[in-house]
Amino acid sequence: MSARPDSREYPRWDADKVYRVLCSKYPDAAWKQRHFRSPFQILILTILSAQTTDRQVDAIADSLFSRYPDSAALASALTPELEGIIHSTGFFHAKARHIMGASRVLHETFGDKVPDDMASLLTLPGVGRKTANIVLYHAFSKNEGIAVDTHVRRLANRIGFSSSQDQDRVENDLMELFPEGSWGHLTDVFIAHGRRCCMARGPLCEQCPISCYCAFFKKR
DNA sequence: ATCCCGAGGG
DNA sequence: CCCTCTGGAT
Repeated sequence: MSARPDSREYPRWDADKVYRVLCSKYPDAAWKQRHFRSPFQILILTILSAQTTDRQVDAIADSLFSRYPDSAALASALTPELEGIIHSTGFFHAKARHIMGASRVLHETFGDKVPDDMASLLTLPGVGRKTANIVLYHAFSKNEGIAVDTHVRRLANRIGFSSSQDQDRVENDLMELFPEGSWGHLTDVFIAHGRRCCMARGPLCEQCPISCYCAFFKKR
């Protein structure tokens, strides 16, 4: 079955303790967008956030949603105009296709309502497991999985929770290690740590509260 | 130069 | 597993 070593014989790290330590370090880790965005807006902004900073996406959010307030409007958008609005977030050709396609499916198949289950979300163009997990948790408070972005993957790789580069495998490795009800919040906490401490370059290992468990730290 | 709260395709 | 797609921030 699992190639994961038995934690009683190989106590390399204590997953539960790592999670608790990070929770106390980042009590405000929740992604702010969920506090005032609708499911539709969370979906679109999450698609747009691929390989971009959230600041760059926030910067164009108001002009995007005042021009296209719902999925019906976005489904019939003119590509050049839409691309002009989202241009600064990068990958704008693909992103315009994705959010228009997703809006069209929402309009024609889901009655202009964002579905709240994984299988339906994955039928939307531009929505993979990462985006679906973000929407499920932040728009519907559902813990169906862990959203694996570059921060979560890097953190999981470094500490030794997963050795895979594949998002789905990293997610499965993490889901085996952490209790089901924690997955949504765990995503936010891991991302917070990846951004503020366990950065790609120049990680702040000296002030990292879980470096004692970290395979990457021991090797440097 | 290198990375960013990725998806789709090979 | 790999690659490509893009602009902006650092």
